[in-house]
Amino acid sequence: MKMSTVVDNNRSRRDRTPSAEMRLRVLSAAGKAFSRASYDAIGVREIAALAGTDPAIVMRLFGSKERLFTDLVENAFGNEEVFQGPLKTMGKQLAQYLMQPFAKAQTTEKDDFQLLLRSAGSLVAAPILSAALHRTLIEPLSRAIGKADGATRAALITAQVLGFSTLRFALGSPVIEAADPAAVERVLASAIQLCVDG
Amino acid sequence: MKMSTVVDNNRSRRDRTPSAEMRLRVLSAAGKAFSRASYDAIGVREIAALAGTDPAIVMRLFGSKERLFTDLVENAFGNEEVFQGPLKTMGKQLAQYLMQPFAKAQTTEKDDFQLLLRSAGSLVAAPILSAALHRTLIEPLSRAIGKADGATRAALITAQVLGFSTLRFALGSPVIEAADPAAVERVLASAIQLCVDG
DNA sequence: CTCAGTTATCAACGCTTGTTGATAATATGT
DNA sequence: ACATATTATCAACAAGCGTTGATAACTGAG
Repeated sequence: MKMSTVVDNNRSRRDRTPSAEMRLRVLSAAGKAFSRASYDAIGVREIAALAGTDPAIVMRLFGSKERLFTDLVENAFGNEEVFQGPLKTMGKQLAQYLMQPFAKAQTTEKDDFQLLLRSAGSLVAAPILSAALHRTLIEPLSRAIGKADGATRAALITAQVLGFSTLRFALGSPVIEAADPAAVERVLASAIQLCVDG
Repeated sequence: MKMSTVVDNNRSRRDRTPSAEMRLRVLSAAGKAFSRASYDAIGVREIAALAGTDPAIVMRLFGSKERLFTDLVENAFGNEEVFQGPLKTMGKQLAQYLMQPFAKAQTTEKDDFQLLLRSAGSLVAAPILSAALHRTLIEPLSRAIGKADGATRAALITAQVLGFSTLRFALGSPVIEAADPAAVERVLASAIQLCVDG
């Protein structure tokens, strides 16, 4: 099937991986890149270089930069395990997640929330992100909460996570970094929990 | 001093306003533009056209796009009157501000929070925004709260406003728009108020 | 071995970006 | 009225963008 035969011929010595594996490599590279800068600031060349391939390959695989971004985001926010836990402790769990060590959050391969906040201001990326966010996160969370105003609560919880992530990871707030982590976590947890059942 | 003498000569019939007035025109245009799209997506030509002038004028006046953005943001967040009121009703006041009619919020000349969230994901704009935000909003608010953890609380309040603005105005959340405004305002107000004195 | 069918490479396209220097137009001082 | 300083206009730069087509390299079947 894909027998990686590394033949050292006269000029082309790259590891020519077949399209299926390359697709994953490009998606991974794009996820990493878009988690660190906005849709408008990341170029196709940059993604291709990060995946160790050619810009044209990216175009062949996804058709356009916008469709690559769409494919990347399509199933992004569904599998964040912090939203799957019991509702009673969701505030605490999210607060812990948001106050994880700064360095760890910055070196992650791909962080869905950082991806979201980095491109939320882009006119091209915003509608794509909004659709995916509502379909894979807000609506399921809304059903989990169940109440009549479950959708509103789900949206407000998302807004809290989004706002805090932006302030901490995009704006690099010195106030957050200087503060007592336990104190931040406590206020944050109760503010979020209030949106779940307040 | 500036006697706007509109002379209709053979080719140049523009109203040549002196530099001081033009500076304000460009700053206003930039404020409007950056409130609707990210730093990376707005060009100097676009700002110049909105101000009814030449891109070169913008460069002469501010030196670079980055310095124009810095000058624009420098004293941005200080005069938001929603943060000046009494602490007891701050949650309610901010919730009302955030739930103002969608159309009104979108046609505003310059909205400081929209400007903030639109470019928070940009690598160039983020440090500039962060410095201005902390100096003109978070620190004064922290002093107003006064407690030992006032800075943390001020940051968390800002994060709430930022997150909700992003979800509503940048991502255009259909959930927020479909919800009962009074219900959203109520939960939002109490969640913010909890950060003030929780 | 040869032929077809994939897949990767490379150069280039047209366009936009931030920025600059030369030039034209105006206002000011004598 | 003339010289001078200040201001606006325009064309162009180099660099970067998303995107594409021609071409080379490799794989498998006959």
